[in-house]
Amino acid sequence: MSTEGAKRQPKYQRIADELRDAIQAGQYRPGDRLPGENDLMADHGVARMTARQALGVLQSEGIVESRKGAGVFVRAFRPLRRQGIQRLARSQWGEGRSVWSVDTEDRTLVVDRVRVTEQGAPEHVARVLGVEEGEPVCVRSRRFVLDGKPVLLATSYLPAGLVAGSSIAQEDTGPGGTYARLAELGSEPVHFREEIRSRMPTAGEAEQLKLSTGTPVMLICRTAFTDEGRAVEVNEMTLDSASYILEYAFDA
Amino acid sequence: MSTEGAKRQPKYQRIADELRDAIQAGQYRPGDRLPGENDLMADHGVARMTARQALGVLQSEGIVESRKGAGVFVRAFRPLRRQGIQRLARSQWGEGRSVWSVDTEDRTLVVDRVRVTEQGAPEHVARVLGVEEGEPVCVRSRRFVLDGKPVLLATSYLPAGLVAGSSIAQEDTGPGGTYARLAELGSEPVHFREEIRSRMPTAGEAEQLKLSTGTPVMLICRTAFTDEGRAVEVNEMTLDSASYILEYAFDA
DNA sequence: AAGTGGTCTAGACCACCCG
DNA sequence: GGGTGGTCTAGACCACTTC
Repeated sequence: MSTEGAKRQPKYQRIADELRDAIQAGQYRPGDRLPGENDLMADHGVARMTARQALGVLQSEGIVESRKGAGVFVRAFRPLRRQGIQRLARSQWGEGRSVWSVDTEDRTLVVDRVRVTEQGAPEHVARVLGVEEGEPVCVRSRRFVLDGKPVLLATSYLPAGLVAGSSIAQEDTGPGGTYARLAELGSEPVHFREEIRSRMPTAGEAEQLKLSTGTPVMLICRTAFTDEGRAVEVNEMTLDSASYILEYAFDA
Repeated sequence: MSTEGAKRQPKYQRIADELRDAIQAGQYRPGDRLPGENDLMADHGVARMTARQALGVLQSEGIVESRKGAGVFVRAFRPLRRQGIQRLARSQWGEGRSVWSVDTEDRTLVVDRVRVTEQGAPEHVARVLGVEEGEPVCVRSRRFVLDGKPVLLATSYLPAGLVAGSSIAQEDTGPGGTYARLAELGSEPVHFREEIRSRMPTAGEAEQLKLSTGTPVMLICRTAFTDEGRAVEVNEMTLDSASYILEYAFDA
């Protein structure tokens, strides 16, 4: 056999560690190609599956990305910054600018695949909106794309009775967006709650967001309340975690 | 786009889908054992590695957890709720209760492995605190454990000159914690910014938080400012995403 | 056409957990 | 002790990308 000393760790881990260190040390920069499976087999005298496993480790850590037929490449991290509180200040959406245009920071975030339907409220949405399960709600789904890469899926739910006949039920909600329309309907949202969690994406999410393996999603569920404390919208968002930093600024 | 045959999918994906559906349908409940590698080989007539790959898919999705020598089990999700804004209201830390006790919600969150040192400010911290890189800062590291399971790592940085001689440089900061001491020093934090991102854990993070594969971490970086807008603390937190939901409530 | 990663087989030995 | 997952080998064919 080979030398005994270094057997404390699995081979694939040692190979992965070596590559990770090289990346951290700057020997490979974002976008660079790493040694492929064949290179690792030759360099380390190891079987195919073992080299593969080593690359799999880095891939599932999200620091590396494989492209079929091309190679394995170092990933970059260049996120957007999403201002959780300022974005919802009245001054932002009262002035005809889209809520979302605040996001962009000079890159262009475009909306894509808008779909507006009416359907029965799912259980968890019904509970938050304070309606019966299955009661009709207006469902607005959109996807947002940045420089050709989808970064955000958003689905909002509003009581169907509340928005009937308004442009909220249309694809284009007009200047100021949904919240300006709600205000005109006498249900101005003034209080918000955002709940955030993170997990690995489902297959469907990974496909819609074109996520590479090893990239989690962040989930934001925002509930909008009127001044009477009535919930008028639930907005469920799914964010590519490699594309976003969330920011909340507030006073003690 | 007719889906003829549907055999375009790899075997391991079909097996993974089948198991996932069964879990979603409630055939396997949290804590239950799934069919193992040998079962899948027999049931589907595939090789070891293929059955393994199928289970690997579910594992990296975080919905399943393998225990060496025992089997593969369905994971549960029972998170804590962390109130991002109310937790920092003066009423919370002015009254002698720890900032963190607000988290617990009747389960017990205990602090563990406190370490307080003085060292040179890392670059990104120095930039935020507005000091020179390498200037001495007080570094407070803690780990928080819930029911025996570590859920949160926190490291905060404060200018060494500011906190010298106060109990902030001790392991026990006394009633009201760091922020109450800062207030006594004339640097009461009144404004906060929290930045949130998510990614897969490093090997070290996975070990310290005892994370099972397929679990991302959430990173919160909080900066605390005085009323003059001077940054007095940077707190970097690493959260087990399977243990936390973050909540921010605010007004338009 | 050559090279790459993606899938798959059929064996093997090990460390670990449980009854 | 028997079963489980963890690691590893040595082959194979395929789809895809790049030149």
